Amino acid sequence: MPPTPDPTVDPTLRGHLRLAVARAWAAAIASGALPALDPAEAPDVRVERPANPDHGDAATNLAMRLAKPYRRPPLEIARILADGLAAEAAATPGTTPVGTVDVAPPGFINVRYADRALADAVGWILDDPMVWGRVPSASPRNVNVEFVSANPTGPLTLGNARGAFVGDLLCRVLEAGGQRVVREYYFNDSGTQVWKLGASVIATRRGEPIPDDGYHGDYVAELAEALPADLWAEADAPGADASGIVGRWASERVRAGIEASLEHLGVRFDRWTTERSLHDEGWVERAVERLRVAGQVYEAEGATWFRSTSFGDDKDRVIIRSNGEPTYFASDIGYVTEKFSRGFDELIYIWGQDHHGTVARVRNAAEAMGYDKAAVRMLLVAWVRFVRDGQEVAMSKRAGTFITLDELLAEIGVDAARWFFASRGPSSAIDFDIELAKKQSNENPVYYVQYAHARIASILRRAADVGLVPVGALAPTDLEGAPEAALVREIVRLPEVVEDAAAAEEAQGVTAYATELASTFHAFYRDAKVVDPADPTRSTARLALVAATKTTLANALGLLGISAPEQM
RNA sequence: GUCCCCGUAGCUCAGCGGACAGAGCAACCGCCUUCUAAGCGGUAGGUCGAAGGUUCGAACCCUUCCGGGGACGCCA
Repeated sequence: MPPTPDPTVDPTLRGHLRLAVARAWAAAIASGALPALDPAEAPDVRVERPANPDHGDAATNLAMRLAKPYRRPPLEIARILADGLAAEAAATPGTTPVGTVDVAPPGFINVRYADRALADAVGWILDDPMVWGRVPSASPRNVNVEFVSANPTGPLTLGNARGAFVGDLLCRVLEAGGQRVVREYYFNDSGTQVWKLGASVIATRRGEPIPDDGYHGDYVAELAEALPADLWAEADAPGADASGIVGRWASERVRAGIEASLEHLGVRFDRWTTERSLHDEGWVERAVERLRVAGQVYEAEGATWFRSTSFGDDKDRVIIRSNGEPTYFASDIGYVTEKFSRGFDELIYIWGQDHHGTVARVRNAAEAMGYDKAAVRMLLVAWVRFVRDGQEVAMSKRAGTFITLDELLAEIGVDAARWFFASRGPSSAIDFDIELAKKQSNENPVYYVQYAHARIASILRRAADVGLVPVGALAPTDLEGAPEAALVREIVRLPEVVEDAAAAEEAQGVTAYATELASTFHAFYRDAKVVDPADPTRSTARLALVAATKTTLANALGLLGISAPEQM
């Protein structure tokens, strides 16, 4: 007898159905209805949601995939498997989500979930709302996600900001999918650019023109203004590295500002790592040594090279320049060893599209150092083009022409901004018109979803006023009405959506789902009166369903870092 | 020249091997003595850049081409 489905093992009905299908298949083999199959030829069992609800709640294409190895018509195989599913559902109804089963050409097996299974799922939500939408992983990994990593030479721009949205979303989705995640920010606080920032601040302070290759934004003037007297005295002394001293001070101040901006967005990093520390702590040296031991390093033309060509690169790469200065690539490989030394199973980098050229070489170096290349992955984020009135606006931190993250958040708010980026794929190029975004922020679908949540909160308040309380558990018969049937099928999907999002490492599915759930709820609201003192039995059952919907909406929004207001 | 990403409804974008291609906005028509109209219902709108191929089945996979963006440093 199959075990009763356990939501702490797998909260998805889809997963339970997959097991049921596998059992039906095994049973068919055991009974001789179907022959055993060489495991190499055996397809995996897949369950998906039909686009057309008339086809049921879930479908499997297993019969079609078995047609070839079995050399039998898919419909025939489907019939056998469907009979098995139906037989189990009749014999032990509590162990399978299957309600009714149909077979449809060319060989789909369509399943409609049992009300009992749906009611149980609502029970899980009511019992433990906090974990609803979190999916345990069969193999939890320690994942390091490095993102943003903008050097602290100016405020975060919208260009950098996309990485912040994408990276944080990825982390949230991975966490919901059962992975352990560390958010990491990498930056350089002692390089040429920081020196130039210092020079720009000094020039402003002295009332001199800023060098052409310096930084020109308004924030430079603010820094010059805020420069502490004692630091300025130190820097202004004869023989002092004025730009270095002021630059380090300015960059730390800028970095703190970036941290505050990210905090405002709801992104908090677990760790900030400087490029300098990788050198100071010997990680770069050790990485180079590792490569040397592996025989992948050589000296030529006064420089030290990584034999990148042995890994398919079109040319070897310099690690230490002929002037003795390590390249940026040197820091990259040092960082890889440093990260792995902290016990991560996987390193994910969120990089701008423009870094794609460096992807292969860092991964190659990781492989050369003896790490699993597959555990080092870069997710490239497409550029955001900024347009105003249809014309592209060039953004330059040095020229001081940019829109900052703070400005965006001030204009359209965190929720609308998060939704905007969450609903778009990281690799899709975005044309962003700030004026349009401002105008459209009122029509942002996020409010549609939040409104559904607020509406439910209002219903629950109203119910409490008249003394109606949601029931603690639903009976299958509570779901027989058409509005209930539609709504429950939608709310029960959250863990599946999360599972898919975690697998795809993208959050768009969650925004699409939240919209659909909100839409289904709004229809429910139209068709089903919830608070009705004249019919307390039906009322309290509907209240439970609606409360479960509220939890589901809140958790979906929470996964996106978006608030779920009690009223609007 | 090599490599990467993108090309789906008027606009912004989902869908990325399944059963009639979706949403939001924009357009048009209707719905508030009723739990929040930031809502609901309906109409209209697409040869999924093009052509071949693989598959029982392709917007989705492969090839080529066209169009847009980006990368190819002893830059960071």
